[in-house]
Amino acid sequence: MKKVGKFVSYTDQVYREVKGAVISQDIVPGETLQERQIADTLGVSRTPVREALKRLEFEGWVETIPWKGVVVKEIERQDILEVFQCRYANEGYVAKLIAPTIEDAHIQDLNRIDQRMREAAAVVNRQEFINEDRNFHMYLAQLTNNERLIQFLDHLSDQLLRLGIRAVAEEARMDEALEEHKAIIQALKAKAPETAAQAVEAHIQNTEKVVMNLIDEEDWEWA
Amino acid sequence: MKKVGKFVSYTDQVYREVKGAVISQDIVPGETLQERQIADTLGVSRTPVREALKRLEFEGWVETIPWKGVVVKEIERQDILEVFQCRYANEGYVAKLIAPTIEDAHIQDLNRIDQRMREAAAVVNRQEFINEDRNFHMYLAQLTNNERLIQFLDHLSDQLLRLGIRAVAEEARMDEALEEHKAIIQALKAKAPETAAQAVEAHIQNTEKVVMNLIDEEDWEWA
DNA sequence: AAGTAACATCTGGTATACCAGACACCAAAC
DNA sequence: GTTTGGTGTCTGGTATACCAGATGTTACTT
Repeated sequence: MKKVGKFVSYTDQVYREVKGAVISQDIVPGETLQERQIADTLGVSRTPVREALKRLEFEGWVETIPWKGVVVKEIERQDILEVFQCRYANEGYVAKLIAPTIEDAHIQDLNRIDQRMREAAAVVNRQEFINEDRNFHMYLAQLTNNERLIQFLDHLSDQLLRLGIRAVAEEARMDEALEEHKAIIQALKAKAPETAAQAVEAHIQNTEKVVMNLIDEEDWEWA
Repeated sequence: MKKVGKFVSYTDQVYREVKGAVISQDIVPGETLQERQIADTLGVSRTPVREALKRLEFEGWVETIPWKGVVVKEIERQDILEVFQCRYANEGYVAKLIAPTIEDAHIQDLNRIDQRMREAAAVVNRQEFINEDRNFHMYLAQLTNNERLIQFLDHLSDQLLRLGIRAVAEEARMDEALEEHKAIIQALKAKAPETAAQAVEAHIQNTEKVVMNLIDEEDWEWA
């Protein structure tokens, strides 16, 4: 968002602060936020707080309930399903789109990300694994040069962050995911659009299964 | 956006006003808007204007250039390509998703929209034709019950509105589009996911071709 | 005449004051 | 004890004042 030089507006700071708190579950769904309260806590006026909250509302993180306050939206089973549906539709297409024109340098970049993920898996660093996984998927998206697509997928990924490291709770899943990524890279290297798309779709579907199982097993009290 | 009863905030009014002006080309790309100027014109203070502009910026309609003002974003060839790519990926998936569980009532609704489009085509009412075309596509999207998908496609459609009625400048295209819609409806009625998806994808690809040809033929001076 | 420095005046960013709607609570009436 | 009505105090919505950065112009210096 608009910055001149090193200038970062209070609005952006508040935005990141609150969004981070929502993602990391510091603010629990159902909890109500108030402009004045946040403004006092962060030591700024209501204006930047107000703008940050508006943006968060637009992005679907919070919901304004008139005369009550801003409440963090619950994350429900349906939300996860929606996100995975969207990812399925778009990331498969991404693979189809970029396969024909992918370059060696891109494959090398992907392998580098893959390598870092393997290292993270080796020491069971789930957070790092997840971060690099996101990099992997977003790297593919960026190769389309389609800003709208990139932004959409980025936003979808953001929402999954609230699931935390649950998606790779089992170490075995990390190895599976790595194999699936390998298949994707190979299909891309072979410049095979359909194969690549199928590999991506399978990968996402598998991830979805793991996540949904976890949700259904846990006492999923966020919903 | 948040309304209590019949209350509509100034922010919303300004938002619709400006967005409408952009879509209908009353405000031409490159033109700079200023908070104070709009506020004076519409007789409200800067605050609601500011919030409306922020939202428009977030949605990609305008761009803030520091110390200059807010300028309406140009619509370029690349933008159209991006929108059609996104529609291709998502609407095909929509068809695949809804085909298995579509009900007779839905088919009837689609036929009703189709009927209205035929009437519009008969009297060469391009505006009406386009409106109903949008209804057709959004109706399909809504059957997925995937709010994120629906919102994304809605936003994409919005952006195409700036093309105006160019997409159906030739009457022949209207008939083609109607045939393609018919194919979609039939595939859905047969509950054939793959066929339906292909029909939708073909339809979008054809529309894209027509639009792109028009853009390349015209002296496309917006870009 | 050319260059430069000061300033007037744009911009958006922020802080603050005030308003009306909504609601909770308590007191008074029955 | 129950109901009802008024009031205090929440909320977000809006208007306004002020600030700092950026810029373009003007006036003065050389």
